[in-house]
Amino acid sequence: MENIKKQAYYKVIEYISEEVEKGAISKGDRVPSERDMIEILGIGRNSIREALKILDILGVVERRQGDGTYIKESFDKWFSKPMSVAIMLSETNKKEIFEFRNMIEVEIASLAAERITDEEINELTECYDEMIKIEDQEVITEYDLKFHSILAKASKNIIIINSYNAMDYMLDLFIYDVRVEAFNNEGLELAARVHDDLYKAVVRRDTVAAAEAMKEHMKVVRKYYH
Amino acid sequence: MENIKKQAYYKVIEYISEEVEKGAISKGDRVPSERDMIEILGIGRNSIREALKILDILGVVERRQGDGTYIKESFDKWFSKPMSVAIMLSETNKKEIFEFRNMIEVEIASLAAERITDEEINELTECYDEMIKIEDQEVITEYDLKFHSILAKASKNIIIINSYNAMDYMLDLFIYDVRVEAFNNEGLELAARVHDDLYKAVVRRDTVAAAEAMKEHMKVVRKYYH
DNA sequence: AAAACAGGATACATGTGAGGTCTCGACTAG
DNA sequence: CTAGTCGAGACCTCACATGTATCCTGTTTT
Repeated sequence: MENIKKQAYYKVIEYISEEVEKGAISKGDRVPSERDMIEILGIGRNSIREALKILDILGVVERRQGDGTYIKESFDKWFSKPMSVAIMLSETNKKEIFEFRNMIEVEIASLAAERITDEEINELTECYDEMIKIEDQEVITEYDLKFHSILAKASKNIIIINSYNAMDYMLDLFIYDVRVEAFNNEGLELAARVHDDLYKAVVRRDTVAAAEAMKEHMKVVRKYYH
Repeated sequence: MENIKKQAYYKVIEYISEEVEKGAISKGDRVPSERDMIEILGIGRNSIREALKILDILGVVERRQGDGTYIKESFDKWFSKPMSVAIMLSETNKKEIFEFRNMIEVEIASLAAERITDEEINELTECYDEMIKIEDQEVITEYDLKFHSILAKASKNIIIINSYNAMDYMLDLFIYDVRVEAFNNEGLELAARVHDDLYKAVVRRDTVAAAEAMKEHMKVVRKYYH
């Protein structure tokens, strides 16, 4: 911990977090350009770029070539890119990802049932009602994703939300087709079958039933993570 | 996902992961110097440095000025630093961390009971036997940590191990004194009380009982995450 | 005389800075 | 609506600073 404070790039991280804390920069705002920061911080552009790259990877800022560097609006995708790098460098397999997903989703179901707001219930209901009517495989996959995403948000635990998003990102990177494959094999009514009990349990705020329903859901999709 | 593959630094990550996969570079080995990689990969040194900096932050490599860049021995602390940055930038509280810990630990108990090797059982037994004899609060905290760490390893799921380590890192950074406080209030026999059933269940490879025992354990320590 | 040690020169690694070209995107003048 | 301009990040090259390991050499020790 001591050593990193001496490094040049750390000045940039310090500078940005201070400005955010002071309120001088808010979410969505643009930070000074790399060339401006040379003047402000008195360090070379390489070091600035290294720091910004790290903040980019961590999901703190977003860099757009030809435009600028912006503070991210949402702080719920911290682990996604680090995790993708991690996955690349290890021998992680689908089974491990499924175990992780199973753990996260069951906890999310329970927490969501406890903490979901009326607004979120409406959102969930709308999503569910649409989903079970859809006949297009592409679209139903999106709604499936959205359904789970709403639940994740409803858990109100930022660490768990981050973990969920990271897991989702992994799926997208390496085995994004699990959902497609599942709908292919079992038909589109699969969506209703696996989400019905879950939806009802969450809406009536029954944490135990929600967790159980999610476990059942995971059992059904388990075979597609082989 | 598309965007990151285009970026120059990605080539370095790809290169290193390939070399590791081929066995050309192993854990503890030195990777080619930055200047050598210029030749090998045909990209500028800045981009190489950005990539290495990221791998450094993620805990994949270790860089030593004047010496070189080495692959880290252990690949199980990917999320620790990213997570610590995340925690600092958000309003994460102890309750959220506890919920996360609870989720991870229960899953670990179950998986560990299923997959623990004879060697790991010996390690766990040694740790447990020592722990319940210790009368020094400092030392017992270490053994407590070690006990949980062995279980985490025994889960054999690299994503979950990483999550566990990240959680542990958070505790160490921000609320490391939960264990100290618990032993202070409840005495050192707390260690035996909360780990006894857990230990026995894991040793006889009873996944359900192990998970239940861990839930009980978490109930006991819950009050120290307030 | 041979072995062991100390110290310095050196080669090479990362750390940092300066400045350039290229490409992309937003903005604006027409 | 469109073309041109401007400023941003992406990337590269070169130069120098700084830290570390290693080897060479001279000296000391056995």
